[in-house]
Amino acid sequence: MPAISDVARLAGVSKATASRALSGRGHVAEQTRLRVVQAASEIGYIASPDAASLVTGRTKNVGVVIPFVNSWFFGEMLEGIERALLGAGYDLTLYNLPEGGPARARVFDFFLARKRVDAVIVIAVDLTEGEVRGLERREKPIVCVGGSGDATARLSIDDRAVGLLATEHLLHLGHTRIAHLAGAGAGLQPNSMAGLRAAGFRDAVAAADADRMDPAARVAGGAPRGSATELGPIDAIVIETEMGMPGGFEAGLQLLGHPAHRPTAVFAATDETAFGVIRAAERLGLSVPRDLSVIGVDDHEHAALFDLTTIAQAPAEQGRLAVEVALRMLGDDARADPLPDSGAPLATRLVVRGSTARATA
Amino acid sequence: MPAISDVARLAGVSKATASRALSGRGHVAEQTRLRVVQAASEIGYIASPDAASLVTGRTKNVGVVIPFVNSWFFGEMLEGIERALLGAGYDLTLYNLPEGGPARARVFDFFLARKRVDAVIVIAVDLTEGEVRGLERREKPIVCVGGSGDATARLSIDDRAVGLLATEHLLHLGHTRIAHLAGAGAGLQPNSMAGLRAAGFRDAVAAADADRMDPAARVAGGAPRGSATELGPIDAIVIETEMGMPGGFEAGLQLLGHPAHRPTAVFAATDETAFGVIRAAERLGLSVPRDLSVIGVDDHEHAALFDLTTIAQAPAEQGRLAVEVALRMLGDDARADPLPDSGAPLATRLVVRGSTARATA
DNA sequence: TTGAAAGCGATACCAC
DNA sequence: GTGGTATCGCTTTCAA
Repeated sequence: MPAISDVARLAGVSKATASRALSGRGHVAEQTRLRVVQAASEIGYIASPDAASLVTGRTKNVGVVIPFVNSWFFGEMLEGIERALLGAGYDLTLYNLPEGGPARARVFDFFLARKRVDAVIVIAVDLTEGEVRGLERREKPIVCVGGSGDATARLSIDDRAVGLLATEHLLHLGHTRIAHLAGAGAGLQPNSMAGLRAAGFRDAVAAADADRMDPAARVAGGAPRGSATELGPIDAIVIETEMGMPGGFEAGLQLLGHPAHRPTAVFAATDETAFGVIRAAERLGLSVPRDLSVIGVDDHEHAALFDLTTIAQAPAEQGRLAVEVALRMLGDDARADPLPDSGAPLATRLVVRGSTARATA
Repeated sequence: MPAISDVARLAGVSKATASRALSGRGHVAEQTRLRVVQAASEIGYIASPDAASLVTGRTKNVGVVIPFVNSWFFGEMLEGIERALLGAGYDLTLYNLPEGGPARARVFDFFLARKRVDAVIVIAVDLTEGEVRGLERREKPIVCVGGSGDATARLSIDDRAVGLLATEHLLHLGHTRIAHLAGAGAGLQPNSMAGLRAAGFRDAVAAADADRMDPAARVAGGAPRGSATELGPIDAIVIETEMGMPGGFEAGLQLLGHPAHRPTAVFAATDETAFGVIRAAERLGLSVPRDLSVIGVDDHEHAALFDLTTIAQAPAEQGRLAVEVALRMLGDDARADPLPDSGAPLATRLVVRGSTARATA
């Protein structure tokens, strides 16, 4: 395996010059540069990243911590990250974090603590204070995407706004008996994705209730409301379930099983949940959107197939953005792009398809 | 950031001894070993993998080349690989290969050619001869999972047998009008996954045809058959489509749209394709399995939800196995396990659920 | 069993 | 511009 000294010898220059010529750092006469490059390709020289890292302290490698890979959303985001990293000449080292067991500690205390990655991108994982400190002590920039907790840089959509928007869409269509299929844990963790989307749902319902009241009373003190799942004039209910298709299916069967209390519209916390609901509705002989309107979140690759109205987010693009921020924190960014509005939530947009329709009188 | 010299000084030994004590290589008095370990943890010492790699030539890092991440199957396999690698103290560097453009060459000629990975696991990618040679020249073991082409080690299910088994299941249930939703390219690439499963389908149909003939004629020359899509007594048809849910849906609508030629059973090349078919059937008012039996391949996480009969394979387990083989090729395997039957196909099994039933007379 | 010293393969500082 | 040289942090002979 050829080393830089071989290149240097062949080109008739010193190692130092060869290094400069190949790395582009420092000035080298164009003529010698050509000779060196020529010599390098002649013997198939490729610099050893280890040796370079050792002296520069940079590895050109970014660690990515992610809870799952086997779902469309995370997979898509991972692809976005990978593409961006590869394009910038960086490697991506994957840490697929299992459920917080001893393996998690090992990842943070050993794998990420070593000098093998320049920065860490953390997807949908709530870092403990200790984990953050550990990385900061080693001066590794952290970019979080989704999740909560206070870390350095965080990219996130506004989940509360998403819940609000989705619910408003249903309300605007005239639905007054609506349900929200929230993610498991929405109640216990108000700041989780599930909790925030559910909060947005409740906000929208409360606002609608207020609109239905005497404007005077509205000014006086907002909408009176009952329990968290009974919000006055609008018949709203929140059901927690796993946010996958099976979760949506089961919750859907349960929710739609009794004709008496059946809602006319459902806001599912994710598209996959929505797919499950749609299947449940079909199974029960209900027609979407005639008997039931359904809206989800994500704009999953199969959303079009289910003709699902949804709040779109672009995971791959979010991944790309995370890389951009990370590289910028490393001061490695050659591009002159302005900073993305730091702290501003990531873009989402309502995509109206055929699964939502006006409430029938 | 503490270096090994700091540990050595604190423990009152030389760098050499400290290294031996911490790495476990070479003999060190138990007492001094304890002192060193103690000193190391005291100052939070973690060895620099770069420095170690530089001298040992080993990186404790494996590269994984994979075409997609955003699908359940590949994601699951990636998780299996990651878990196994992490457990063995290895890092996983991900190369999400895009569609064979210039990026592909860059991955093989630059990223993988450097001394950054000890071995490469290649998922469902057909390596060119040049790519294989390039890695071999650098003495990097290659383990392929799925895909075709001749590489060093290859783990793969027997796709032809899978096609055979799935089709036989339908035939045994008495179906005589059956269709195969093959993956795109099945016809053009007979050795691809799609091509092999389709071949298995044809084999099963041919065998069934033979059984329906006079035994004498059968000995004489096998089943006479028409075109590739018209296989005699058994009414069999092969349709190529994208192997996802949308592909299955579209093909399903087309296939099941005309009541006259409607098959009573479908063998879908993958579970996702099968999901699409099931939805198409439901959309057309057909009941599964009463009007249509459907069988898929994979045992996708949603297969149970669709009550889908399928040929199960275990991608995560396959990933784990790939790692085992790779580490063994690196001579790094501490376990005394016997070699897995080298070259033997990976396990698959028929999982019968409710989507397949006897053909109605 | 332990220590001294020679690299591994690059970069970067400092003269020239 | 270019060439020596120290250096990054570790492992590994070779002696003691």
